[in-house]
Amino acid sequence: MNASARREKHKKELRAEMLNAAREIFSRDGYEGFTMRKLARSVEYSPANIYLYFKDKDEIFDCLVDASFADLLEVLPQPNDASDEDPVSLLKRSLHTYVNFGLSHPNHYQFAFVLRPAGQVRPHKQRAAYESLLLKVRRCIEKKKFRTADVNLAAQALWASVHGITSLLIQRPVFPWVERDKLIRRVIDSAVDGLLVRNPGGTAKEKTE
Amino acid sequence: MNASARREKHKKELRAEMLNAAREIFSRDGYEGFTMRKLARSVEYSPANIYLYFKDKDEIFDCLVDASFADLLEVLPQPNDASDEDPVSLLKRSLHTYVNFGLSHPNHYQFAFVLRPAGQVRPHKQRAAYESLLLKVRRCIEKKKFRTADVNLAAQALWASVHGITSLLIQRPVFPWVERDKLIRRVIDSAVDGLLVRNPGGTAKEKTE
Amino acid sequence: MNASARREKHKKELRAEMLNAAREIFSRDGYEGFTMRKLARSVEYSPANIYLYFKDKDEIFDCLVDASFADLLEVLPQPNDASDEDPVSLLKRSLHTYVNFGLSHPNHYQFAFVLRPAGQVRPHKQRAAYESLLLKVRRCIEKKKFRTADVNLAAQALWASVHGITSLLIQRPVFPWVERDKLIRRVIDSAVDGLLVRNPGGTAKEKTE
Amino acid sequence: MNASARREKHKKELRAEMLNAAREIFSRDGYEGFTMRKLARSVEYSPANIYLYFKDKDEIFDCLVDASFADLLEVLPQPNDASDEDPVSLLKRSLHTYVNFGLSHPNHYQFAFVLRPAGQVRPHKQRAAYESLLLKVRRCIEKKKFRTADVNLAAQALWASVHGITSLLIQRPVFPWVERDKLIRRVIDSAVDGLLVRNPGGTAKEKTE
DNA sequence: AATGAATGAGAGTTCATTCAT
DNA sequence: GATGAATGAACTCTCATTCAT
Repeated sequence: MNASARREKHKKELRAEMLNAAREIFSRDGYEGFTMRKLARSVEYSPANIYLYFKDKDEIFDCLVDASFADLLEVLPQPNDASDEDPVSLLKRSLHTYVNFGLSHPNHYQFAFVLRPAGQVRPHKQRAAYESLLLKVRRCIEKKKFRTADVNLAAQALWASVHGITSLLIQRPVFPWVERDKLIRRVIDSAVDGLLVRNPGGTAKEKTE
Repeated sequence: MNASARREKHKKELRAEMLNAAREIFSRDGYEGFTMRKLARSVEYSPANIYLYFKDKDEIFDCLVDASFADLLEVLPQPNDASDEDPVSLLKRSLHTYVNFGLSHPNHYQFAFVLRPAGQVRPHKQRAAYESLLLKVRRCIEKKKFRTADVNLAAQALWASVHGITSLLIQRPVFPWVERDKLIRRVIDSAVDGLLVRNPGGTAKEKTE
Repeated sequence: MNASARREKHKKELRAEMLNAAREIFSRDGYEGFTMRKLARSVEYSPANIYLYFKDKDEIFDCLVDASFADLLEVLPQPNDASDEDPVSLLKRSLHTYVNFGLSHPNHYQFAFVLRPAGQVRPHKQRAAYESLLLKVRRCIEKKKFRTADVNLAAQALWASVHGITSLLIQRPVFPWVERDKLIRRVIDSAVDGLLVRNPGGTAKEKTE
Repeated sequence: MNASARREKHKKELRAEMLNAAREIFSRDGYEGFTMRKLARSVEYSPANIYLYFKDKDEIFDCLVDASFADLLEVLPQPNDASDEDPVSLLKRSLHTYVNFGLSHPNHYQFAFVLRPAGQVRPHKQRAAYESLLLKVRRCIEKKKFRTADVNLAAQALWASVHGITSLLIQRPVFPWVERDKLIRRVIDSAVDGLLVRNPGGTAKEKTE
C-alpha cells in the first residue's frame, strides 16, 4: 500500500535520524553523558517518543556498536578478492583502510573500540574484524614473507599500532601533529616491515620518507 | 608558626588522601561513576568537607590527570643520565618504561590519555612527556641512527605505537592476547627498527622472535 | 437495518470482551497495575481503539463495579421465590450465597467492596444488593423471629459479619485459616442466631460445631 | 551538647511529621497513589530531602505498617492484667477496643489490615495482635464459657466480625448507617454470644437492644 | 575545620490520552 | 472502525553543590 509504505519509510528514516543524532552525542559526551533527553532535544521529539523506536538507552548504544563494526567490516578489503595481489601489499592496504575508516568515521570508531569497553561488549562482530586481519596476516606467513610464524602475535602487534595512531588522532585533534598521511604511512610501514624477513633485496622501501 | 605549619601539613596530607581515594574510584567506576559522596564515604568525611579542598568534581579530575603525567615523567629515563648509552637502546628502554607505566598504573594512564578526551585536557604537563620523547629521538637522529630527520614524525609514530598497545591491553583485558611481554617487545621493536638506517650490518636483531 | 444491527451487536460483544479482559487485569494487578496498554495487548487492539468504547480508565473501572453488583444480585436468592421457606433459613442461605459469591469471584468482590473506596463509588447498584438483604431481614422480623424490630440494625450487623469473613479470606490468603466452610458457618450462625428471640425451645442448633 | 540535641530533636520531629503526612496520603490515595512528590509537597520540602530521612517509598510504607500495629497492640487490653475479670467480658471489651481503635485511627487501620496485603507484609507484628486475641479466647474456653474448644475457629470468627464492621464503617462513610455504637455492640454481642454455652441462666443479655 | 540539612536539576522511564489518517 | 505516532505530565531516585551553624 502506498500510504503504509510511506509510513514505513518515514519510520525507518526517523530511526536512522535518531541513531545518527545518538552517535553524535555518545561520541561527544561519552556513555553516561548521553541522555535520552538530549537525544530527544536533538531530534526535536518528545523523550517519550524515542521509546517507540528503541527499548531503552542500551538498545540505542548496542545498535550503534553493531552498526559501526558492520561499517568497518564492509570497508575492509575482503581477503578472498585481490587474488594475485602481493599479500604484504594487501595487508598494508587493509591497515590504511582501517585507519582511514577511523578518521573519517571517528564516532563509529569510538563505538567500536573506545567507548564503554568495560560493560561487556558483545564480542560478536568485533571478532569478525579481528578475524579479517588474521586472515591477511596468515597469507603473509604462508608466503614466507614474515619472520614470525605466530599469526596472533603479528596480528596483535599490527592492530596495536594502527589502533594507536587512529585513536590518538581522533582523541587529540588539537595536538600539533605532523602531516597526517605521512605519519600514518610511517606507523604502518614500520609495523609491517618490522615483521618481514630480512632478505638482501629487502621488501622495505628504502626511501627516506 | 608551628601550629599553622602543622595545620598546613595536615591539610596537604588530607588533600593527598582524598586524591588517592578519588583515583581509586575514578578508575574503578569511570568518570561518571565517580560521585562526591563515594569519595566522602571513602575518606570518612562529609561531602561538604571535600569542597574545602577542591572547587568541584572537575578540579579533582584535573589534579589526577596532572599527577599522572608527573608520575609518568618521573619514571621515564631522563635523557641527560646514562650519557654513554646507545641512544637507540635508551629510546627503546624509554618506550618500554612508558608501556610498563601504563600497565602498572592503568588508572593513571586512563586519566592521562583515554578518559574524557572531550573535556578540554589542559595540555600543560602532557607536553612535558612528549618533550622527553622528542629529546631521545633527537639523539638518535644526531647520531645518524635514523633514516628520517623529522624529529616530530619519528616521535609521533613511536608514540602512536606504544599508546596503541598500552591502551588496548588496558581497555580490553579479556581479549585473548598472546604473551604480553613478547607482544610489547614486538610492537616496540618494529616501531623503532622501522626508523633505523638500513646499514648492511643491521641493528635490527635477526632472531625470529 | 441488518448491517447496522450486526455492527451494533459486534460493538456490544467487543465491549464485553474488553470488560472481561479488564477485570482479569484489574484484579491480577490492582487498580494502578492496570494499564490501558495491557488491556489493549490483551484484546489485541490498539490502545487508541479502547477509547472508542470507553471514555477513560475510570469508566472501565466503574463498569466493572456495576457489573459485579449486578452479578451478585443475580445470584442472591430472590425474596419472592421460595415463599414458604423459613425466613431465618432463607436469610442464612442468602448470607452463605453472598460469601460464596465473594470467594468464587474475588475480583468482583474486590471491585464491589474493597478497591478504591476513596474514589466515590456510585452507590447505584450497591443499594439494590442491600435492599435485597433488607427484605429478607424484614421477613424474619415480621414473623417474630428476631428480638429487634430495627431492620437496618439487623441487616447492617449481618452485612458486617459476612463482609468481614469474605474480605479477610480474600485479602489474606496466606493466613493459617481453620477449615474454611466451618469458619464461614460459624460466623453466619453467630451473626444470625444472635438476633433470634430466645424462646425456650431455641432455634439455635446446639451441636458443638 | 545543646545544639546537637536540639538538632536531633528537630530531626525526629520532622521524621514524625513526614510519617504523619505520608499516612494521610497513603490512606487517601492508596499505595500507588502515594508519591514521594505528594509527600514532599505536603511537608513543604523538596522531594530530595525526603531521602535523607527514608531510604525509599517502601521504607516509609513499612514504617507506617509497623507503627500501626504497635499502636493497636498498645491499646488492646493486655491478657495478663484484669486478673479477676470475667473472661467473656474481657474479650468483649477487647473487641470493642479493636473496633474503636480502627474508627479513631482509620489510617492506621487501613495500613494494618487493608492496604497492600498482597505485597508480602512482614507478618511480625500482625501475628502479635492475633496472638493477643487467641489468649483471651483461650481463657474463655478454659473457663468452660464456650461451646467450642477450637481456639482458632473461635478467634477467627470473632476477628472476621469485628474486621467486617470496622472496615465497612471506615470505607463507606457515606452509607446510611444506623447509630454507630448500637451497631458495633450488636455485631460484637452476636459474635461472642454465638460461641457461648447455652446454660439455662444464659450469659447473653436479654434486653431487646 | 567540619558538617547536617537542604535543594534544583536532571536522569530513565511509563502512562493516559489525543489526533490525523 | 481502527490505528500509528506522538506527547505532556508524572513517576522514583541520584547528584553536585551550597550554606548556616
